[in-house]
Amino acid sequence: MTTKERIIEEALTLFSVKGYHGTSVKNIADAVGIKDSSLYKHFKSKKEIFDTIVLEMSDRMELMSKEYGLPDDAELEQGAAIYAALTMESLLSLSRKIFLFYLTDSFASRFRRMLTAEQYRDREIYQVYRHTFMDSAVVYQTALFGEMIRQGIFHGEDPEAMAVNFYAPIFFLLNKYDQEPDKIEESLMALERQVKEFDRIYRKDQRRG
Amino acid sequence: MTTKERIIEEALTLFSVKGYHGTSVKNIADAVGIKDSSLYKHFKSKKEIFDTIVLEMSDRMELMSKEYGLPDDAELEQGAAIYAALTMESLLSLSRKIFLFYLTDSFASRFRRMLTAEQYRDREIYQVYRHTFMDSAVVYQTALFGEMIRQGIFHGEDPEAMAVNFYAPIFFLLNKYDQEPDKIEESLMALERQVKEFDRIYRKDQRRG
DNA sequence: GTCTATACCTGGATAGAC
DNA sequence: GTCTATCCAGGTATAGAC
Repeated sequence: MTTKERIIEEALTLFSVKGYHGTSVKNIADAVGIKDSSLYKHFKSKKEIFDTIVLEMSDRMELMSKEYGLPDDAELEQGAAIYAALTMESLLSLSRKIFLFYLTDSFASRFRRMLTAEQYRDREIYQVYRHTFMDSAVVYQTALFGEMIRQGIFHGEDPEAMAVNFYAPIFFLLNKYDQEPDKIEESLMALERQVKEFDRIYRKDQRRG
Repeated sequence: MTTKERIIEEALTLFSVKGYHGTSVKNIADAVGIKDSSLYKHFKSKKEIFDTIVLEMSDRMELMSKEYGLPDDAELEQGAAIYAALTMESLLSLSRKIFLFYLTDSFASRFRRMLTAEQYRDREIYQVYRHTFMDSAVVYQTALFGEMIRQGIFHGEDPEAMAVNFYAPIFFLLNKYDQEPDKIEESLMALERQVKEFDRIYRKDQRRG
C-alpha cells in the first residue's frame, strides 16, 4: 500500500468515528506514522483527503457490491438476477448479504458511517449518501420484485412499495445495530424474521394460516 | 426566553447542521447576540451545552410526543390507544404524525439530526439516539399491533415484525427526505403508499385481489 | 451578566534542509 | 518524501472592569 493509500485508509477510519471536524491532520499523520507536514506532499489540504474518499470511493462501493455477490442492473435486464430471489432461502441470503456488507465490511461500513455523520454539513455529501444507501438499493429491488410479479412468483400491485418493504427493515436494523458488534447474531435473527414475514406476505404458493 | 434557553436553541440549530466540532462557541454566541466570553456565565464549557441538550431534551422529546398526539404507553395499557389505529385512515394519520413530527417539528428534527451526526463520537449519544428514534417507537407499536391481533382486527403471528414493517419505512423515508424540504408532498405520498400496503397486508376484513 | 483583553493551545498549512 | 521549524488563524476558556 502506498503512503497515499494509507492516508486514505486511516483518514476514513478517523472520519467515520470522530467526524471530519473532530479529526485533525495530525491525527491522520500519527495514524499513518508520518509527520503532519509530510502529509501535504500527498494531498494539498485536509478537504482534498475527504473529497478523494467521497469521489473515488463511491465508485469503489459499486465495484465492491458486485464482488460481494450483490446482483447488478445488467443481470437484472437479462432476467438472471431473479434466481437470487426465487426461494425464501435465496431471499434470506440476499438480504443477509446486503445487511452484512453495509454493517461489517470494513470499507463499506466506515464509508457509510462517515457519510451518515457528515450528510448535514454539505449538500453534495448528502446526495452521495442518499444515492448510495437509499436510491440504488430500492431501484434495483423494485425491478427485481416487478419481474417476480410478472413471472407469477410473487403477488402484489406495487413493486416499489414492496422494495421499500424489503429494504427499509434492512436499513432500520443497520442503524439500530450499528454499534453493537456483540449483537450481530441478534441482528441477523431480527433480519431473518423480517424477511420471512416479507416472503410469507408476498409469495404466491404459500399455505395460509 | 432566558439567555440560557436562547443559547440552547441556537446551539441545537448549529450542532444539527455543522456538527459539534464544526460549531464554535463564538458561532453560538454570535447567533445569540452576545460575546463568547459572556456565554461562560451560563455554561461552564461547550460540552456542558451539548450535554444539557441531550439530557434535558430526551425528556422533552417524550413530553412533546404526547402533545403532538402520539399515544403513550399508559393509553395502551388501558386499550384506548387502539382506536388510533382502528381504520386505515387512522393508521395513515398515526404514521403521518410520527413522520412529520420527526421530519418537520422544529425541535424534534434538529434534535434527531444532531444525534444522527454525533452518534459515532460517543457511546452515550448513540444510546439516546437508539432509544429515542428506534426502540421507543417499535416497543409501542408492537404492543399496539399485538392488541389489534387479539381483538381480531389484524391477522398475523409476529407483532414485533409487524411493528418493524410499520415503522422501518417511516424511518427510511425520514432519512431519505431529510434534506428535501421541497419534496414533503412526495414523501407523504410515498409514506401513504407504504401504510396502505401495510394495511392491505394485515387487515382482516379486506377483499382480496 | 455583559463587556474587553488576554492567555494558552491546537489546527491547517508552508518553507526549506536533507 | 520525510523531517524540523515556523506562521497564523481560530478555538476554548479565564480575569477583571463595568
